[in-house]
Amino acid sequence: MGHNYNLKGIIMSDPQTKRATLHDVAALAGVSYQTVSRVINNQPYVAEKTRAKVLQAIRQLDYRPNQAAQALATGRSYILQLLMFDIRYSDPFPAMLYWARKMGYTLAISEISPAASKKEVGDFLEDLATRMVDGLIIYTPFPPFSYQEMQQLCRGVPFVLVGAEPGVKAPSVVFDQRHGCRLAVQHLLDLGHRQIAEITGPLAHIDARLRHETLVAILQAQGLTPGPSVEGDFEVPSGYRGAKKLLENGKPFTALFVANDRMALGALCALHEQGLKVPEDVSVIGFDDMGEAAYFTPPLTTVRQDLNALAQQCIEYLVSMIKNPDTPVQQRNLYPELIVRKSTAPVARSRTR
Amino acid sequence: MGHNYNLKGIIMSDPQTKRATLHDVAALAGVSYQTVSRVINNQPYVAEKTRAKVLQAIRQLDYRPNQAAQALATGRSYILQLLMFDIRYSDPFPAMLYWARKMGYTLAISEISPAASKKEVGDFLEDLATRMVDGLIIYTPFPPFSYQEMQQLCRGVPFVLVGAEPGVKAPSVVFDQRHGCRLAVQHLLDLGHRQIAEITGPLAHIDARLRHETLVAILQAQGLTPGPSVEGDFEVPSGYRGAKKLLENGKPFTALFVANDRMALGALCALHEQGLKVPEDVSVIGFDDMGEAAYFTPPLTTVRQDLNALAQQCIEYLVSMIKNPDTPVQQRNLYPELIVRKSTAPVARSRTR
DNA sequence: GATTCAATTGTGATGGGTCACAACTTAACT
DNA sequence: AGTTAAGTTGTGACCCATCACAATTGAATC
Repeated sequence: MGHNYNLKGIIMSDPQTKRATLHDVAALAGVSYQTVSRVINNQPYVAEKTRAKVLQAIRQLDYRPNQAAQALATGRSYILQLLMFDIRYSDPFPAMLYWARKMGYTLAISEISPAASKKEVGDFLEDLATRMVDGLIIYTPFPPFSYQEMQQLCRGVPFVLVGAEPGVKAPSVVFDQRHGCRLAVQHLLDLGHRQIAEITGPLAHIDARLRHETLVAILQAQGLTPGPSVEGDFEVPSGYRGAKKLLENGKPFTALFVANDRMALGALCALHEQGLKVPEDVSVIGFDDMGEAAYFTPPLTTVRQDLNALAQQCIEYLVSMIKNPDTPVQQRNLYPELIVRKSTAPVARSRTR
Repeated sequence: MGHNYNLKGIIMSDPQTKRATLHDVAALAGVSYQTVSRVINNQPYVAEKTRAKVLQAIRQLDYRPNQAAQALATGRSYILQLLMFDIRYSDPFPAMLYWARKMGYTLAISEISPAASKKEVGDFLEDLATRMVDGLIIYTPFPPFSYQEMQQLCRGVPFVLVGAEPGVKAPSVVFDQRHGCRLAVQHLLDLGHRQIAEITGPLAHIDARLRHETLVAILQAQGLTPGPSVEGDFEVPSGYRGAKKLLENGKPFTALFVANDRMALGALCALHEQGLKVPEDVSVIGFDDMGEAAYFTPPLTTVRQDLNALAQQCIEYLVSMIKNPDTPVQQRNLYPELIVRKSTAPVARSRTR
């Protein structure tokens, strides 16, 4: 026959056989390639009879449009890029993936060192542009650049910031840290705690800083002196070390506010080691509500951030920007929620450490 | 001037300005586009002087090759796809990402339901082929297909299986589950435990099944009767429920073998709730050595699987298959390692539960 | 029956590169 | 000086789609 497209539908396993193209389909269906293009893109102005013929040919040849070619021709790739400045905070991966796929996009993920220079980040974003990435989700709790600069570096590729400064004039989705923090502190105050120690996250991290500042502000507004405080890095071991340091320090506290659940785990471990009981001797409260938190010893009282909602908001916002460049720039807020478990209890009157 | 490429190096912020192309660079450097192509691909046969001129022009125009166009022309995309049949086992993400990038590839991640029909998976893989994905990492502990079928579905796109059946004749990287399991059981036996209960993973999961079978086999070889056993699903709550069930069951045991750390956390929680002390009353051993395990209450004795090594092996193997199709098909084994912490102790002679 | 308009289909150019091959230099060798 | 080979550069076709526009068809309107 000269052509071999008719074999493909049958000899599927032959790795030599090249994929069918638009032209192969057109030839088989006896129409022009443009008509085939219309069919696969669901465009109007194709007669029902023709459409059927083409679909039949497509099925017969097991044809699938080449997405690289489509990307080249249209400038759209249907790829979203998730850019993280620190892979350790990888919690939202699965949810992002889910929502990206749901909206018809593939998610590519990459990390860049938080210490990267402005130029390095610029180069990186440049590379993305050449991949024809449709949109970016930038998870940047350590804001290296202003919105202006970001805008410039992204070269017109729509992006959404996650965990950005509250009030920033950029497309972003954030959890209201102050709100979450207020819930936590109020909970401790309600239980009668007046001496509240703290293990903060890395203070260069926006969320960590906000949590810390809010805690201090609330306590001061109540006329209380903030308890001893140490800085952690959001990882488990730093929570362990932090708690130990606080205990050695000697300053008394009846409650411990830990800036995330991971560190809270480390803190619980240190507390147990020192023979202290939670919550009898010390109340501990975390932040995030990671899946494991409900099974800590004791189950952790914490502030939940709904990562699924975060991912959904991000992807939906991003996709709407992709589809309509006039989508208004805004910051979308999500509100954390207090989850009371067993690691907090009323302050013991008999003894205050 | 008629052309506008010379503006780009200067007015970087103009989003209207289109990217420079090969031809723009060629025009500016006064050479043919082919020569520019040679330069960006580091091919030989370009005079030093010419190369310098071209590089200068590239810099001036801030030119970057369009990767979609490259993919179309070469059939290579420099994208690797990580395909998971269950996103919950998302632990190796970060390491995979790291190694993919290190080898010059972007990593795209997608999930497909473990319940997906053969046809659905086929369609999915078909789509990947149209994306010109260079290689696949298929994380498929529930093997839906034979190697033959996989091969066929992937249509010549190289792939590496993770967590496949041991001994399978397919490119794969696996942890030697039997070895890891032996370490764990031997450890318990050495401590004097003879009544070993078990919380398994989902038995449809290859690794879970292997761990279970190995445990049973070793105990029987020792002339011991395997203790009570319940099936979990690798998630924390199922460990909690599992441990409760074992306790209610009434059959005595001095040690508890849990098929992964997450479930072990749940089990610890249940044990504490019942007033049992670990390791005094019951020894608990996990599997995986997730980052948090060292800070459980008590710190968990477990079998470490080095996810970083896994990712490295996968990506390196995959890339070598991409670069050389004659790379021999093999199964690469990684060996888990026993990490002794505080959740296991010699069996208490005074009382056996 | 001539005109108009919408529906349908096809053509040529374009997106931004790569590949195979041809052509031209230049230096080295007989 | 004539031949050879290597180094260097350029040309045309191709990868596989889309887009803008032109051409054709058919039915409806006047």
